[in-house]
Amino acid sequence: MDPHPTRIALIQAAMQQFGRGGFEAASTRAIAAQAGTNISSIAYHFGGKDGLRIACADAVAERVAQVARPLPGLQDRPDPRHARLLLRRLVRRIVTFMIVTPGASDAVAFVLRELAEPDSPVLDRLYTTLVEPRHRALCALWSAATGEPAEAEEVKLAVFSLVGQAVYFRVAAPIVQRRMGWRHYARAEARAITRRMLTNLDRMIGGGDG
Amino acid sequence: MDPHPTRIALIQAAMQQFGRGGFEAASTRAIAAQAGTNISSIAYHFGGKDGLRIACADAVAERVAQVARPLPGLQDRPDPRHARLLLRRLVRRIVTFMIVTPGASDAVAFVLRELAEPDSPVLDRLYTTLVEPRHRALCALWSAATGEPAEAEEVKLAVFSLVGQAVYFRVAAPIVQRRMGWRHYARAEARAITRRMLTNLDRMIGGGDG
DNA sequence: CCGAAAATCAATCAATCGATTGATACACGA
DNA sequence: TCGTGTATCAATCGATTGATTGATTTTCGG
Repeated sequence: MDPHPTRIALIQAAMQQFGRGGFEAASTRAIAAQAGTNISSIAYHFGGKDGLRIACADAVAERVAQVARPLPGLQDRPDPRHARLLLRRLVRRIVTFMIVTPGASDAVAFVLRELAEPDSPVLDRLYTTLVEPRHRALCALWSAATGEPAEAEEVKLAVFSLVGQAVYFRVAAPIVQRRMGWRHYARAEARAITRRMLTNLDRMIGGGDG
Repeated sequence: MDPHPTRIALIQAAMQQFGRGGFEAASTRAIAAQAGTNISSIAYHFGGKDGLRIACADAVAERVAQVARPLPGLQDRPDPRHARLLLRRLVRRIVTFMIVTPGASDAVAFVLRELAEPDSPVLDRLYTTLVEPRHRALCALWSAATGEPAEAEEVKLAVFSLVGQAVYFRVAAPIVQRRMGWRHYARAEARAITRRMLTNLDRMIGGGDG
Protein backbone atom coordinates (compact mmCIF):
# COMPACT_ATOMS: atom_id res chain seq x y z
CA MET A 1 0.00 0.00 0.00
CA ASP A 2 2.39 2.57 1.21
CA PRO A 3 5.01 3.67 -1.30
CA HIS A 4 7.73 3.63 1.37
CA PRO A 5 6.92 1.24 4.19
CA THR A 6 10.49 0.95 5.42
CA ARG A 7 10.92 4.69 5.42
CA ILE A 8 7.84 5.21 7.53
CA ALA A 9 8.71 2.40 9.89
CA LEU A 10 12.11 3.96 10.43
CA ILE A 11 10.66 7.37 11.17
CA GLN A 12 8.18 5.95 13.61
CA ALA A 13 10.80 3.90 15.43
CA ALA A 14 13.26 6.78 15.45
CA MET A 15 10.69 9.23 16.78
CA GLN A 16 9.97 6.92 19.67
CA GLN A 17 13.60 6.24 20.53
CA PHE A 18 14.67 9.85 20.05
CA GLY A 19 11.89 10.90 22.37
CA ARG A 20 12.82 8.35 25.01
CA GLY A 21 16.42 9.10 25.84
CA GLY A 22 17.36 11.83 23.42
CA PHE A 23 18.96 11.85 20.02
CA GLU A 24 22.38 10.57 20.93
CA ALA A 25 21.09 7.87 23.21
CA ALA A 26 19.25 6.15 20.37
CA SER A 27 21.45 3.88 18.30
CA THR A 28 20.83 3.37 14.61
CA ARG A 29 20.99 -0.36 15.18
CA ALA A 30 18.20 -0.30 17.73
CA ILE A 31 16.09 1.92 15.49
CA ALA A 32 16.60 -0.32 12.49
CA ALA A 33 15.84 -3.40 14.56
CA GLN A 34 12.59 -1.90 15.86
CA ALA A 35 11.66 -0.91 12.33
CA GLY A 36 12.37 -4.44 11.19
CA THR A 37 15.03 -3.53 8.68
CA ASN A 38 18.77 -3.19 8.22
CA ILE A 39 21.02 -0.46 9.56
CA SER A 40 22.08 0.68 6.13
CA SER A 41 18.49 1.45 5.23
CA ILE A 42 18.88 4.59 7.32
CA ALA A 43 21.74 5.79 5.16
CA TYR A 44 19.87 4.79 2.05
CA HIS A 45 16.66 6.63 2.84
CA PHE A 46 17.86 9.53 4.92
CA GLY A 47 21.57 9.81 4.30
CA GLY A 48 22.38 9.15 7.92
CA LYS A 49 21.24 9.56 11.48
CA ASP A 50 20.92 13.33 11.20
CA GLY A 51 18.78 12.96 8.09
CA LEU A 52 16.51 10.69 10.05
CA ARG A 53 16.27 13.32 12.73
CA ILE A 54 15.17 15.94 10.23
CA ALA A 55 12.71 13.52 8.69
CA CYS A 56 11.17 13.01 12.12
CA ALA A 57 10.78 16.74 12.58
CA ASP A 58 9.12 17.06 9.19
CA ALA A 59 6.83 14.17 9.95
CA VAL A 60 5.69 15.78 13.17
CA ALA A 61 5.16 19.13 11.50
CA GLU A 62 3.11 17.53 8.74
CA ARG A 63 1.06 15.52 11.18
CA VAL A 64 0.28 18.49 13.36
CA ALA A 65 -0.56 20.51 10.27
CA GLN A 66 -3.15 17.89 9.44
CA VAL A 67 -4.60 17.59 12.94
CA ALA A 68 -4.65 21.27 13.78
CA ARG A 69 -6.85 22.32 10.92
CA PRO A 70 -7.53 25.90 9.99
CA LEU A 71 -9.48 27.07 12.96
CA PRO A 72 -13.07 27.92 12.16
CA GLY A 73 -13.89 31.50 12.88
CA LEU A 74 -10.38 32.89 12.84
CA GLN A 75 -10.44 34.70 9.55
CA ASP A 76 -12.92 37.24 10.83
CA ARG A 77 -12.76 38.78 14.26
CA PRO A 78 -14.90 36.58 16.50
CA ASP A 79 -16.78 38.14 19.39
CA PRO A 80 -15.44 37.42 22.89
CA ARG A 81 -17.92 34.68 23.67
CA HIS A 82 -17.19 32.89 20.44
CA ALA A 83 -13.47 33.28 20.91
CA ARG A 84 -13.71 31.80 24.37
CA LEU A 85 -15.64 28.88 22.97
CA LEU A 86 -12.98 28.28 20.33
CA LEU A 87 -10.25 28.49 22.94
CA ARG A 88 -12.02 25.93 25.08
CA ARG A 89 -12.36 23.63 22.13
CA LEU A 90 -8.68 24.03 21.32
CA VAL A 91 -7.66 23.25 24.86
CA ARG A 92 -9.72 20.08 24.70
CA ARG A 93 -8.06 19.15 21.45
CA ILE A 94 -4.56 19.86 22.68
CA VAL A 95 -4.95 17.88 25.86
CA THR A 96 -6.57 14.99 24.07
CA PHE A 97 -3.82 14.96 21.50
CA MET A 98 -1.06 15.07 24.05
CA ILE A 99 -2.50 12.72 26.59
CA VAL A 100 -4.62 10.08 24.95
CA THR A 101 -3.90 9.95 21.21
CA PRO A 102 -1.86 6.81 20.55
CA GLY A 103 1.57 7.56 19.10
CA ALA A 104 1.23 11.25 19.80
CA SER A 105 3.11 10.70 23.02
CA ASP A 106 6.21 9.79 21.05
CA ALA A 107 5.86 12.81 18.81
CA VAL A 108 5.42 15.16 21.74
CA ALA A 109 8.38 13.64 23.56
CA PHE A 110 10.48 14.00 20.45
CA VAL A 111 9.59 17.63 19.95
CA LEU A 112 10.20 18.50 23.58
CA ARG A 113 13.58 16.83 23.50
CA GLU A 114 14.50 18.90 20.47
CA LEU A 115 13.22 22.09 22.02
CA ALA A 116 15.25 21.48 25.16
CA GLU A 117 18.42 20.88 23.19
CA PRO A 118 20.26 24.20 23.01
CA ASP A 119 21.56 23.72 19.47
CA SER A 120 19.22 21.29 17.83
CA PRO A 121 19.52 21.22 14.04
CA VAL A 122 15.75 20.90 13.68
CA LEU A 123 14.74 23.55 16.20
CA ASP A 124 14.41 26.20 13.56
CA ARG A 125 12.25 23.97 11.40
CA LEU A 126 10.00 23.07 14.31
CA TYR A 127 9.64 26.65 15.42
CA THR A 128 8.67 28.16 12.09
CA THR A 129 6.40 25.37 10.93
CA LEU A 130 4.93 24.26 14.21
CA VAL A 131 5.28 26.62 17.12
CA GLU A 132 4.93 30.09 15.70
CA PRO A 133 1.79 29.75 13.58
CA ARG A 134 -0.09 27.92 16.36
CA HIS A 135 1.04 30.41 18.95
CA ARG A 136 -0.02 33.30 16.76
CA ALA A 137 -3.44 31.77 16.23
CA LEU A 138 -3.89 31.26 19.95
CA CYS A 139 -2.81 34.83 20.63
CA ALA A 140 -5.38 36.08 18.14
CA LEU A 141 -8.08 34.09 19.86
CA TRP A 142 -6.95 35.22 23.28
CA SER A 143 -7.02 38.77 22.05
CA ALA A 144 -10.54 38.37 20.72
CA ALA A 145 -11.65 36.85 24.01
CA THR A 146 -10.10 39.45 26.30
CA GLY A 147 -9.85 42.56 24.18
CA GLU A 148 -6.13 42.89 24.73
CA PRO A 149 -3.96 43.48 21.64
CA ALA A 150 -2.98 40.19 20.04
CA GLU A 151 0.75 40.80 19.98
CA ALA A 152 1.00 42.28 23.45
CA GLU A 153 3.66 40.81 25.69
CA GLU A 154 1.07 39.89 28.27
CA VAL A 155 -1.00 37.96 25.74
CA LYS A 156 1.93 36.04 24.36
CA LEU A 157 3.05 35.06 27.83
CA ALA A 158 -0.49 34.08 28.76
CA VAL A 159 -0.68 31.73 25.79
CA PHE A 160 2.67 30.24 26.72
CA SER A 161 1.37 29.73 30.24
CA LEU A 162 -1.61 27.89 28.87
CA VAL A 163 0.16 25.53 26.53
CA GLY A 164 2.94 25.13 29.08
CA GLN A 165 0.51 23.48 31.41
CA ALA A 166 -0.48 20.92 28.80
CA VAL A 167 3.11 20.30 27.85
CA TYR A 168 4.04 19.76 31.47
CA PHE A 169 1.36 17.16 31.97
CA ARG A 170 3.02 15.21 29.20
CA VAL A 171 6.70 15.75 29.90
CA ALA A 172 6.31 15.15 33.62
CA ALA A 173 3.84 12.33 33.18
CA PRO A 174 5.66 9.88 35.47
CA ILE A 175 5.61 12.39 38.31
CA VAL A 176 2.05 13.52 37.79
CA GLN A 177 0.78 9.97 37.61
CA ARG A 178 2.63 8.99 40.74
CA ARG A 179 1.38 11.94 42.73
CA MET A 180 -2.18 11.48 41.48
CA GLY A 181 -2.18 7.75 42.12
CA TRP A 182 -2.77 7.05 38.45
CA ARG A 183 -1.35 4.04 36.67
CA HIS A 184 -1.46 5.65 33.23
CA TYR A 185 -3.04 8.35 31.13
CA ALA A 186 -6.35 7.03 29.90
CA ARG A 187 -9.70 8.58 29.15
CA ALA A 188 -10.63 9.25 32.77
CA GLU A 189 -7.29 10.88 33.52
CA ALA A 190 -7.41 12.96 30.36
CA ARG A 191 -10.85 14.13 31.36
CA ALA A 192 -9.66 15.26 34.77
CA ILE A 193 -6.75 17.15 33.26
CA THR A 194 -8.98 18.70 30.63
CA ARG A 195 -11.45 19.85 33.26
CA ARG A 196 -8.74 21.51 35.30
CA MET A 197 -7.23 23.19 32.28
CA LEU A 198 -10.59 24.50 31.13
CA THR A 199 -11.16 25.93 34.58
CA ASN A 200 -7.75 27.58 34.44
CA LEU A 201 -8.51 28.95 30.99
CA ASP A 202 -11.82 30.45 32.02
CA ARG A 203 -10.38 32.08 35.09
CA MET A 204 -7.29 33.34 33.29
CA ILE A 205 -9.44 34.94 30.63
CA GLY A 206 -11.78 36.26 33.27
CA GLY A 207 -14.97 38.17 32.78
CA GLY A 208 -16.98 35.06 31.94
CA ASP A 209 -18.70 32.43 34.00
CA GLY A 210 -15.41 31.28 35.59
CA MET B 1 38.96 25.17 51.18
CA ASP B 2 36.56 22.62 49.95
CA PRO B 3 37.23 19.09 51.13
CA HIS B 4 36.45 17.69 47.68
CA PRO B 5 37.08 20.22 44.92
CA THR B 6 37.39 17.66 42.14
CA ARG B 7 34.24 15.90 43.25
CA ILE B 8 32.26 19.12 43.18
CA ALA B 9 33.74 20.21 39.87
CA LEU B 10 32.75 16.87 38.37
CA ILE B 11 29.19 17.12 39.65
CA GLN B 12 28.84 20.64 38.32
CA ALA B 13 30.21 19.74 34.90
CA ALA B 14 28.15 16.56 34.73
CA MET B 15 24.94 18.34 35.72
CA GLN B 16 25.46 20.82 32.90
CA GLN B 17 26.26 18.24 30.26
CA PHE B 18 23.59 15.80 31.40
CA GLY B 19 21.09 18.61 31.18
CA ARG B 20 22.21 19.66 27.74
CA GLY B 21 21.82 16.57 25.61
CA GLY B 22 20.76 13.93 28.07
CA PHE B 23 22.64 11.37 30.10
CA GLU B 24 23.94 9.19 27.29
CA ALA B 25 24.96 12.09 25.12
CA ALA B 26 27.45 13.31 27.70
CA SER B 27 30.78 11.53 27.58
CA THR B 28 32.85 10.98 30.67
CA ARG B 29 35.84 12.42 28.84
CA ALA B 30 34.06 15.68 28.11
CA ILE B 31 32.83 15.91 31.68
CA ALA B 32 36.27 15.28 33.10
CA ALA B 33 37.80 17.78 30.71
CA GLN B 34 35.31 20.48 31.71
CA ALA B 35 35.96 19.69 35.35
CA GLY B 36 39.68 19.98 34.70
CA THR B 37 40.57 16.50 35.84
CA ASN B 38 41.18 13.00 34.58
CA ILE B 39 38.59 10.51 33.38
CA SER B 40 39.38 7.98 36.03
CA SER B 41 38.52 10.49 38.73
CA ILE B 42 34.90 9.72 37.95
CA ALA B 43 35.41 6.08 38.77
CA TYR B 44 37.40 7.00 41.85
CA HIS B 45 34.86 9.37 43.33
CA PHE B 46 31.58 7.97 42.08
CA GLY B 47 32.30 4.44 40.92
CA GLY B 48 31.30 5.24 37.37
CA LYS B 49 29.06 7.30 35.17
CA ASP B 50 25.88 6.08 36.86
CA GLY B 51 27.26 7.00 40.24
CA LEU B 52 27.92 10.48 38.96
CA ARG B 53 24.34 10.64 37.79
CA ILE B 54 23.06 9.76 41.25
CA ALA B 55 25.43 12.25 42.82
CA CYS B 56 23.97 14.95 40.58
CA ALA B 57 20.47 14.07 41.69
CA ASP B 58 21.49 14.22 45.33
CA ALA B 59 23.24 17.52 44.80
CA VAL B 60 20.11 19.02 43.27
CA ALA B 61 17.93 17.67 46.04
CA GLU B 62 20.22 19.06 48.69
CA ARG B 63 20.46 22.43 46.99
CA VAL B 64 16.71 22.76 46.64
CA ALA B 65 16.29 21.66 50.22
CA GLN B 66 18.47 24.58 51.21
CA VAL B 67 16.82 27.16 48.97
CA ALA B 68 13.24 26.11 49.59
CA ARG B 69 13.31 26.56 53.31
CA PRO B 70 10.49 25.55 55.59
CA LEU B 71 7.76 27.91 54.54
CA PRO B 72 6.80 30.38 57.18
CA GLY B 73 3.22 30.02 58.28
CA LEU B 74 2.68 26.47 57.10
CA GLN B 75 2.63 24.68 60.43
CA ASP B 76 -0.59 26.32 61.45
CA ARG B 77 -3.50 26.81 59.12
CA PRO B 78 -3.07 30.25 57.57
CA ASP B 79 -6.13 32.28 56.66
CA PRO B 80 -6.93 32.60 52.93
CA ARG B 81 -5.37 36.01 52.52
CA HIS B 82 -2.18 34.95 54.21
CA ALA B 83 -2.08 31.74 52.18
CA ARG B 84 -2.45 33.69 48.97
CA LEU B 85 0.37 35.94 50.01
CA LEU B 86 2.60 32.97 50.70
CA LEU B 87 1.69 31.44 47.36
CA ARG B 88 2.57 34.64 45.57
CA ARG B 89 5.87 34.79 47.34
CA LEU B 90 6.58 31.18 46.39
CA VAL B 91 5.78 31.80 42.75
CA ARG B 92 8.21 34.68 42.75
CA ARG B 93 10.83 32.50 44.32
CA ILE B 94 10.29 29.62 41.89
CA VAL B 95 10.41 31.78 38.79
CA THR B 96 13.46 33.65 40.01
CA PHE B 97 15.21 30.39 40.78
CA MET B 98 14.40 28.85 37.44
CA ILE B 99 14.98 31.85 35.25
CA VAL B 100 17.62 34.06 36.69
CA THR B 101 19.64 32.21 39.33
CA PRO B 102 23.03 31.40 37.81
CA GLY B 103 23.70 27.68 37.62
CA ALA B 104 20.13 26.82 38.46
CA SER B 105 19.40 26.52 34.79
CA ASP B 106 21.66 23.50 34.58
CA ALA B 107 20.07 21.90 37.60
CA VAL B 108 16.57 22.45 36.26
CA ALA B 109 17.53 21.08 32.87
CA PHE B 110 19.06 18.04 34.49
CA VAL B 111 16.01 17.30 36.58
CA LEU B 112 13.66 17.73 33.66
CA ARG B 113 15.73 15.39 31.55
CA GLU B 114 15.55 12.79 34.28
CA LEU B 115 11.84 13.25 34.73
CA ALA B 116 11.23 12.81 31.03
CA GLU B 117 13.24 9.63 30.91
CA PRO B 118 10.82 6.74 31.29
CA ASP B 119 13.12 4.57 33.40
CA SER B 120 15.58 6.91 35.00
CA PRO B 121 17.47 5.37 37.91
CA VAL B 122 17.26 8.61 39.87
CA LEU B 123 13.60 9.40 39.24
CA ASP B 124 12.53 7.76 42.46
CA ARG B 125 15.08 9.72 44.45
CA LEU B 126 14.07 12.99 42.85
CA TYR B 127 10.40 12.35 43.37
CA THR B 128 10.50 11.49 47.05
CA THR B 129 13.05 14.07 48.08
CA LEU B 130 12.19 16.91 45.75
CA VAL B 131 8.83 16.73 44.05
CA GLU B 132 6.46 15.26 46.58
CA PRO B 133 7.20 17.36 49.66
CA ARG B 134 7.12 20.61 47.67
CA HIS B 135 3.94 19.62 45.90
CA ARG B 136 2.29 18.70 49.19
CA ALA B 137 3.27 22.04 50.69
CA LEU B 138 1.86 23.90 47.72
CA CYS B 139 -1.35 21.89 47.90
CA ALA B 140 -1.71 22.77 51.56
CA LEU B 141 -1.29 26.45 50.77
CA TRP B 142 -3.68 26.23 47.86
CA SER B 143 -6.19 24.55 50.11
CA ALA B 144 -5.84 27.26 52.69
CA ALA B 145 -6.29 29.92 50.03
CA THR B 146 -9.32 28.41 48.35
CA GLY B 147 -10.97 26.30 51.04
CA GLU B 148 -10.83 23.17 48.95
CA PRO B 149 -9.50 20.01 50.62
CA ALA B 150 -5.73 19.85 50.29
CA GLU B 151 -5.55 16.38 48.81
CA ALA B 152 -8.44 16.81 46.39
CA GLU B 153 -7.75 15.83 42.81
CA GLU B 154 -8.62 19.31 41.63
CA VAL B 155 -6.15 20.93 43.99
CA LYS B 156 -3.30 18.62 43.06
CA LEU B 157 -3.90 19.23 39.38
CA ALA B 158 -4.12 22.96 39.94
CA VAL B 159 -0.73 22.98 41.63
CA PHE B 160 0.71 20.95 38.78
CA SER B 161 -0.74 23.48 36.36
CA LEU B 162 0.94 26.26 38.24
CA VAL B 163 4.42 24.78 38.48
CA GLY B 164 4.04 23.41 34.97
CA GLN B 165 3.95 26.94 33.66
CA ALA B 166 7.20 27.83 35.35
CA VAL B 167 8.82 24.62 34.20
CA TYR B 168 7.75 25.27 30.65
CA PHE B 169 9.27 28.73 30.60
CA ARG B 170 12.57 27.05 31.38
CA VAL B 171 12.42 23.91 29.25
CA ALA B 172 11.10 25.77 26.21
CA ALA B 173 13.30 28.79 26.77
CA PRO B 174 14.66 28.93 23.21
CA ILE B 175 11.15 29.01 21.81
CA VAL B 176 9.79 31.48 24.32
CA GLN B 177 12.70 33.84 23.83
CA ARG B 178 12.41 33.70 20.07
CA ARG B 179 8.70 34.38 20.09
CA MET B 180 9.04 37.18 22.61
CA GLY B 181 11.95 38.75 20.80
CA TRP B 182 14.19 38.25 23.81
CA ARG B 183 17.87 37.51 23.54
CA HIS B 184 18.08 35.82 26.92
CA TYR B 185 16.49 35.49 30.31
CA ALA B 186 17.64 38.39 32.43
CA ARG B 187 16.04 40.46 35.14
CA ALA B 188 13.58 42.24 32.90
CA GLU B 189 12.42 39.03 31.27
CA ALA B 190 12.10 37.28 34.60
CA ARG B 191 10.01 40.16 35.85
CA ALA B 192 7.62 39.88 32.89
CA ILE B 193 7.23 36.14 33.40
CA THR B 194 6.73 36.60 37.13
CA ARG B 195 4.06 39.23 36.58
CA ARG B 196 2.14 36.99 34.20
CA MET B 197 2.39 34.02 36.52
CA LEU B 198 1.21 36.02 39.49
CA THR B 199 -1.77 37.18 37.46
CA ASN B 200 -2.51 33.59 36.55
CA LEU B 201 -2.20 32.53 40.17
CA ASP B 202 -4.57 35.20 41.42
CA ARG B 203 -7.16 34.42 38.80
CA MET B 204 -6.87 30.67 39.24
CA ILE B 205 -7.37 31.01 42.97
CA GLY B 206 -10.19 33.43 42.43
CA GLY B 207 -12.14 35.37 45.01
CA GLY B 208 -9.39 37.92 45.51
CA ASP B 209 -8.45 41.14 43.87
CA GLY B 210 -7.63 39.40 40.55
C1' DC C 1 62.21 13.15 56.79
C1' DC C 2 59.49 9.09 56.24
C1' DG C 3 55.70 6.09 54.88
C1' DA C 4 51.06 5.16 54.11
C1' DA C 5 46.76 6.78 52.39
C1' DA C 6 44.42 9.74 49.13
C1' DA C 7 44.07 11.38 44.62
C1' DT C 8 45.32 11.91 39.94
C1' DC C 9 47.63 10.54 35.86
C1' DA C 10 48.64 8.30 30.98
C1' DA C 11 47.68 4.13 28.69
C1' DT C 12 44.87 0.58 27.37
C1' DC C 13 40.81 -2.65 27.39
C1' DA C 14 36.57 -4.69 25.08
C1' DA C 15 32.30 -2.96 23.43
C1' DT C 16 29.59 -0.15 20.72
C1' DC C 17 28.93 3.75 17.87
C1' DG C 18 27.63 5.67 12.85
C1' DA C 19 28.99 4.95 8.37
C1' DT C 20 30.35 2.39 4.42
C1' DT C 21 31.10 -1.47 1.45
C1' DG C 22 30.14 -5.05 -2.11
C1' DA C 23 26.87 -8.57 -2.87
C1' DT C 24 22.18 -9.91 -3.43
C1' DA C 25 17.09 -10.03 -4.29
C1' DC C 26 13.36 -8.03 -6.76
C1' DA C 27 10.54 -5.48 -10.24
C1' DC C 28 9.92 -4.01 -14.83
C1' DG C 29 10.68 -2.34 -19.79
C1' DA C 30 13.11 -3.73 -23.96
C1' DT D 1 16.39 -13.33 -21.41
C1' DC D 2 18.56 -9.68 -20.75
C1' DG D 3 19.75 -4.84 -18.53
C1' DT D 4 18.77 -1.36 -15.07
C1' DG D 5 17.47 0.92 -11.00
C1' DT D 6 15.55 0.19 -6.35
C1' DA D 7 16.05 -1.66 -1.96
C1' DT D 8 17.88 -4.57 1.56
C1' DC D 9 21.37 -7.53 3.29
C1' DA D 10 25.70 -9.24 6.04
C1' DA D 11 30.23 -7.71 6.94
C1' DT D 12 33.45 -4.48 8.09
C1' DC D 13 35.61 0.20 8.80
C1' DG D 14 37.75 3.72 11.97
C1' DA D 15 36.31 6.33 15.88
C1' DT D 16 34.57 6.77 20.35
C1' DT D 17 32.44 4.98 24.39
C1' DG D 18 32.83 3.67 29.72
C1' DA D 19 35.82 1.21 32.43
C1' DT D 20 40.11 -0.42 34.18
C1' DT D 21 44.99 -0.78 35.11
C1' DG D 22 49.45 0.26 37.19
C1' DA D 23 52.40 4.05 37.95
C1' DT D 24 52.87 8.63 39.78
C1' DT D 25 51.96 12.64 42.50
C1' DT D 26 50.07 14.85 46.55
C1' DT D 27 48.84 15.07 51.35
C1' DC D 28 49.68 14.69 56.05
C1' DG D 29 50.36 12.36 60.67
C1' DG D 30 54.28 10.54 63.33
